[in-house]
Amino acid sequence: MTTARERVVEAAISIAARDGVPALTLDAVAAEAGVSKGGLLYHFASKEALLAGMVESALTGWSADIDAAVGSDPVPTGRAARAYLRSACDPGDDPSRELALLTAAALDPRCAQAWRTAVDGWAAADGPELDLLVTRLAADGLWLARALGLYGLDAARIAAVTDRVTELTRDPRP
Amino acid sequence: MTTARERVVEAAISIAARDGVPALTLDAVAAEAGVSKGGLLYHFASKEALLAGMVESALTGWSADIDAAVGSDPVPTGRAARAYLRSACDPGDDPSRELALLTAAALDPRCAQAWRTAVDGWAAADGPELDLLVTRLAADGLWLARALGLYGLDAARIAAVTDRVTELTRDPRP
DNA sequence: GCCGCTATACCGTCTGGTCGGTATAGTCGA
DNA sequence: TCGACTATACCGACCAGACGGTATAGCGGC
Repeated sequence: MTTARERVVEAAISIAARDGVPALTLDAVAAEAGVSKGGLLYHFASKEALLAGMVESALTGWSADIDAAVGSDPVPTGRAARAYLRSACDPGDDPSRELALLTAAALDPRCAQAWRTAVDGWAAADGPELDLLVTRLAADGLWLARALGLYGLDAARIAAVTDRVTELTRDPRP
Repeated sequence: MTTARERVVEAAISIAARDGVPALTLDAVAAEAGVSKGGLLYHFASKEALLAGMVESALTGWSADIDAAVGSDPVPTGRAARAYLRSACDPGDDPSRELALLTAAALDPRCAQAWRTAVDGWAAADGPELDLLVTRLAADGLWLARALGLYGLDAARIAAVTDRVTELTRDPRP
C-alpha cells in the first residue's frame, strides 16, 4: 500500500510530464493524488518543498539503479561511469518525465543543488582518468538529447553510441 | 543603436539569468528594458512570444559562432562537430544565461521545438560516423554540466576534455 | 492626418498559502 | 475502564496579491 505522501509525489511527476510544469499547481496535484489541498500541504509545506520531493525521489531511484549496475559489473575499472551511462539511456525511462525533472531542477536552485550533489557524488567513484569524465559527459548529453528529443535518436542508435562510449571506459586514458 | 526589441530580449535574458525564470514577469522585463509594458507587448504579443524571442535570439547567436568556427577550420572531416563542441564550452558564455535558456526551452514546447530544429540542422552537416554523434553528445553534456554546475569543472579541465573529444573527430570511426 | 511606437490605468483570473475544523488513535492518571 | 488530553493526518473554504493581458490615449516624424 502506498502512502499519501508517495502518491502525491507520483502525481506531481505525472502532471509535470503530461501537462508541463506550468500545469503543476497544488490543486491539480492534490486532485490527481486523491488528496485534499490541505492534506497535500500537510506533507509538503510549500510548492518548493514539493518540487524538492519530486527531485529527491527521482534521485533516490537513479541511485539505486546505479548501485545495482555497479554491483553486477565484474570489471572495477570505470564501472561507476559505465553504470551511470547505462542508467542515463535506460529505455524504460520516459523522456517526458525526465524533462519534467530537468525543468524542476532548472527552476529551483535547491533542486539544482540536490542534483549537483548526487551527480558529483556518483562521479567521485571514478579515478582521475579523462576518459571517464568524457563518458559521464556523453551520458549527460545523451540524457539531455532524449529529454529534449534531439538528433532523432532511436533505440538502435542509442545502443550504438552507448557501446562506443563504453569502450572508452575499458582502458581509459589519463 | 539598439532597437527597443533587442533591449527587451536582452533584459529578459538578464532577468532570467540573474533572478531565475519565475521572476521573468512582463512588468520586470519592461522596467529593465526601459520600456513600458504596452511597448513590450507591442513587440511581443504574449509572454510565450517573448520566451520564443529569447530562445531564437540565442540560437541565432550560436549559429553565427558555429558558422565562423566552421569557416576557420581547414579540415573538412568533422569540422561541424568540432565547431559545435567549441561553441558549447565557450568560456565567454555565462552559465546562468545558458541555464535560463534551457529553462525556457524546458518550459515551453515551442521553444523546445526551435531548439530541436536548430540543433538537428547543425548536426545534419555531419557524416554518418558514430564518433561525430558522440562528440555532439559530449558537447551537450559539457554544456549541461556548465549550466548546472556539475563536476566542479574549471577552465583547464574543460580544455582537457575538449581536446580529448576533438581527437574523436579527426579520424572518426563509423 | 496618419502611422509606428509608447505610456498608463485597469481588470479578471489564477494560485500559493492560511486557518479553523474534523476524525481517529494513542497515552496516562485515577 | 473511563475520561481528559494530545498527536497525527487530513479537509476545504477563503483570501491577498501577483500576473498576463486589454483598452485607450499620447506623441513625434513624414
